[in-house]
Parts: sequence; C-alpha cells; structure tokens
Amino acid sequence: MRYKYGCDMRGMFSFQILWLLSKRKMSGEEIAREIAKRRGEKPKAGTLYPALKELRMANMVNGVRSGRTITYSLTAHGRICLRHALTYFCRSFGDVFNDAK
Amino acid sequence: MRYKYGCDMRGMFSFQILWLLSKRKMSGEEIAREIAKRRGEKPKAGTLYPALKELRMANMVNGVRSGRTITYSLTAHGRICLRHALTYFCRSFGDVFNDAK
DNA sequence: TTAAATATATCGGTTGTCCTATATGTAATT
DNA sequence: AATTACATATAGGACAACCGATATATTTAA
Repeated sequence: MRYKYGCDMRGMFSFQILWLLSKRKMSGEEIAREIAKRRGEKPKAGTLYPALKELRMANMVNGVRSGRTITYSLTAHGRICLRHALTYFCRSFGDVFNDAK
Repeated sequence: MRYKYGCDMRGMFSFQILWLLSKRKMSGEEIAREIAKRRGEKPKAGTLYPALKELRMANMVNGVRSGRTITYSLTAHGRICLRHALTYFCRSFGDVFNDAK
C-alpha cells in the first residue's frame, strides 16, 4: 500500500482496518464485524485476508497467533501511516461530512 | 459506477465529483481545481475525463458544451445516487471523522 | 473419532482509481 | 495563417478493492 498524500483514494479498505486497529487489537473476524457494523456488509475472506497480508508485509500491522485466531495490532510505523492518512482523509472529505449533518 | 451500498469503497473519486456537482455546475477544469483544494493534487486528465465519461454513460451527469469548455451538472438520477452514497459514506466513516477532531 | 463450526488463507477474475503520454478540437495571440 | 494556450479525450498499464470458490488448520460437538 502506498498512502501517497496526493490524489489517491484506493486505500480506503486498508485505511479503515488501520483505524479500527488503532482503537484496539482485533482478530480478523472482529475486524470484519466492525466493518460490517459501518458498511452494512461483512467483507469476504477473499477481501479481508489479502488486505491484512499487505499490511503485514508493509510492516504496518503485526499478528500474534493463539489457537485458531490471530490478534492483529498496529506497529509504530502503522500508527504513523494512519496519522498521515487521517489528515489526508479529513482534508479531502471534511466538507462532505459537515454538509451531510 | 455501481454504488452498491455494501462493502465497496472503489467509487470515491466519482463520489467526490458528484458531491461537487451537487453544489454547482462546473467544467472539468473547475472540478479538478476543487479536488486539488481538498486532496492537495490536481487529478490528471487521464483520471478525470474517463471518470466523467463513466458518470455520463451512467446517466448521473450531463454536459453542455460552450466553446471549448463543457459544463457538467447532476441529473435527477445522479442526485439520487449521491444521496445514497452520502448515507453509506457517513455511516461507514462518520466515527473516523468525529474521532479526528 | 468423525463431523461441524471457526478462523485464516489463496486463486482467478472484474472493476475503479490512478498514472504517463499522446491526441484532438477550440480560442486567443502573434 | 501560424503559434500558443486551453479544455477535453483516449490508450495502455499498474495497483487496490471487490467477488466466488476453494483449501487448510484448529477447536468444539456429536
């Protein structure tokens, strides 16, 4: 993933994962449920796990296995990327939100 | 463009175009400048015009040429799609935005 | 101990967001 | 008339968000 701070909104799914993990450690299933609460549908396994793999390979997220579940959490680098992405996100879409309520 | 109301955030660029056009009619260049104000970078012609073409083919936007500029505006159908997309967007990312400020 | 449920993972394919580079048509300038 | 600038457009390619289908562990239940 890139998170250029320019004109690129291809990272929304990974962005949301990073944001959720900034709140608390979660398993893949928990992440899927949190996204479902917001988007209305659970991301499929074929969407979620490749994204988590990308985030791990980019050293933004790490995972600790215990039994059959893996608990994912942000790395220091992930926290920095999230902060930049948040700034970009709010600057890009802040007025859309303010407008909507 | 699809605007399924499920788990799909691939339509952010088109979404932002629709939202901008809901404020006022604009040419392609004006749309690009408005996006630049928010995202920090002007979308390139190879990004913008294919997206506008898609929106026209989906009957969400129409364009009226006058000289060398085309003035784009929302169709009734575009307005309906935007309203649905706004609902989805706010439900998906409302807490991210509230959190950030 | 087999069966079912849970959690993670990969594969192949489609679509949309991006790019650089190039092309076309229109208006203003020289 | 030729040049420059502006606005729109297309071609070809990369990558990320999606899907359905399938596979592999691990735990729990029958």
